[in-house]
Amino acid sequence: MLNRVVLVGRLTKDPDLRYTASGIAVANFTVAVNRPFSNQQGDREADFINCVIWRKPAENLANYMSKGSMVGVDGRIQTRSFDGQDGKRVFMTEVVADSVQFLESKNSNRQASGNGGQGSGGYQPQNQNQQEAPNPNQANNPQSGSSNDNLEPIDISDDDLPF
Amino acid sequence: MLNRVVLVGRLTKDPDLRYTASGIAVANFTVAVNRPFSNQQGDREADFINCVIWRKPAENLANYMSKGSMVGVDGRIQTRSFDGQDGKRVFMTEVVADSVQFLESKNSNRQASGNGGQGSGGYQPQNQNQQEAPNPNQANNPQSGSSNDNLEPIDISDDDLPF
Amino acid sequence: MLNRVVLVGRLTKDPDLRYTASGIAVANFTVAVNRPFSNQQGDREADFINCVIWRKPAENLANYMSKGSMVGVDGRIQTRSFDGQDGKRVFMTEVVADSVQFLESKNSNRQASGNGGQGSGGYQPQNQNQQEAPNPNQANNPQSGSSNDNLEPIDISDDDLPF
Amino acid sequence: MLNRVVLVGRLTKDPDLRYTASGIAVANFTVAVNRPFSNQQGDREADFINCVIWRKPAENLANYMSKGSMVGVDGRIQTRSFDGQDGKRVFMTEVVADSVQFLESKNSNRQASGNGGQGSGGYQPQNQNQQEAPNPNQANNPQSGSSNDNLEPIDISDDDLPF
DNA sequence: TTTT
DNA sequence: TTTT
Repeated sequence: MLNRVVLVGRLTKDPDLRYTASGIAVANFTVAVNRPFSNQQGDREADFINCVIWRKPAENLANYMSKGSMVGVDGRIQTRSFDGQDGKRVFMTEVVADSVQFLESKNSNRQASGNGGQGSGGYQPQNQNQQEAPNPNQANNPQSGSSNDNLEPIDISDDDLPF
Repeated sequence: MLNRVVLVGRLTKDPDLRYTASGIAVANFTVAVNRPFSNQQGDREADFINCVIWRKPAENLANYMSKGSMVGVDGRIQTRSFDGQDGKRVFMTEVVADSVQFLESKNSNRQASGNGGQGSGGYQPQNQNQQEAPNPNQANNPQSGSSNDNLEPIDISDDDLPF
Repeated sequence: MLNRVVLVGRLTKDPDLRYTASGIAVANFTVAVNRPFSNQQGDREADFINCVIWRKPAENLANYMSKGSMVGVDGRIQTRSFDGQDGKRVFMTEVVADSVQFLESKNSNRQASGNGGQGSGGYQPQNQNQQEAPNPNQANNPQSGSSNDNLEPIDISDDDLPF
Repeated sequence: MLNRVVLVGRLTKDPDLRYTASGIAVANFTVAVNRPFSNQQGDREADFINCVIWRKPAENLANYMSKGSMVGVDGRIQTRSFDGQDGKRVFMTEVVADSVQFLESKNSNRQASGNGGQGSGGYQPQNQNQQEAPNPNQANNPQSGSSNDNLEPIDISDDDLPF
């Protein structure tokens, strides 16, 4: 038995971060992955894949990524069913992410403004903003994106960030 | 953009082979993949993942595999939506398989009957039964399983079998 | 950054289980994966992929699988280099397995002997032999294979088996 | 039998494009993938994974990506051996890529210079530079990178680009 | 109900 | 022989 999924695509909207009654963070998000071929009408379609991630990486996702962000997802397919509001059984399929990789912030290139001397080849770890530890009880931090505009990809696996 | 899925699990029922109006074969099947952990009640759950495969491999799947067969699937996640019979939009997620690998026939071990001298180490290609070319217009060949009882796995990628 | 590998193939020899100075189990093994196509001479080649697995799953692998066993591997590619015995730097690439799935014992079908009434459709968990807890200080248990002849696959992920 | 690899990482140097005697393009490249954890010394290591890609995508890779570019790779592991110059057999493992996805050009952000009105939300297909059809007999086009600075990722699967 |  |  083996169940492995890898995706690279863009968030269709900001991640939806919530907490269970017992205080565990869980974020739902949808990744749009453009198909590598065109349909008969000649245009490119996309698949919109529902994903969920738990605990620390869920908070990191909500704090650092937003609608349009390009992400890499490593996880597995999960199916479950529940009773819909109309009394009918609803079946759903989603990807449970083990880790999400930040490949490009929504606004990279857009906000870049002549920072000439910067690309001097030196490598600057981009974790200074990890100082301002995100409040786990606060859902989405709207201005967080602006503090790391894809200078370096961030891996938000569970053990990765120091908060 | 990247979208890759690999599954190993068992068919929950016989593959459902059909043909489009233009004569293209398409098979739908569901793979049950046991989760590698137990839930709070201490029992193992499974994910039931809908899959679809096209053309030659679809026919091969229907001819060689059946309910309970263990398969490997290599493909991608696809989402689509259509109008349900109750007028509501139905969203569905399925795996489009590029190839399906036959890992174990439903009845392996069950039908095996003391073929003692056989395991002599020699490797015998198990494709002799590909001679009896399956009829593509015939859906499921119930006794097909008995002609290849998992002595060697069969790969049913598109270019693989000579029919 | 993403690095994911999934393999299904056969062990080319018995797993090589060792222990580090600090007592951590590590098993090396090679998986032969037949290519899904033929070369110009018309014959099927295989890739021989070196793998390594650590801790409990390493012991499980050594205890339950042997030359010829079909396995599923989920892991990542790792490269490293060291000084060869001739003083030259040796570069090597191997797969570090997170989990290995037992898909078929070496001798399934071979040893099966008329257990006619068995295939009654019922699902019997095949973990009774996990009682006889393998001795971690003992490397390869040659007769272990005979106690589980692929009636059901065994997943040997870390948290999976109760020993 | 299943053999699937997915990588996201950076090119350690410009792709090395060559042509076989029969005129088939083949590019070799190495992808550095940072490990998602630190070693005992507390620093992050990387795996340097040798890859090869054939035909059109090989030319696209050489024309659009260079040292430092972030790429996504979908492929399989291949092993082969040959006689080294010292007469000893050399074994090598590499990833044969089916497709490579351009996730970030080497110089994105660096060269971005206040193009204020541009990020106006409109989607501009970034294939205008595909007009200047690359010469297949010319290896690396050093200034090609500057014509597509990661405004949009480019997929360089075989059937993807119109040249 | 979708991203770019 | 390595990227950022």
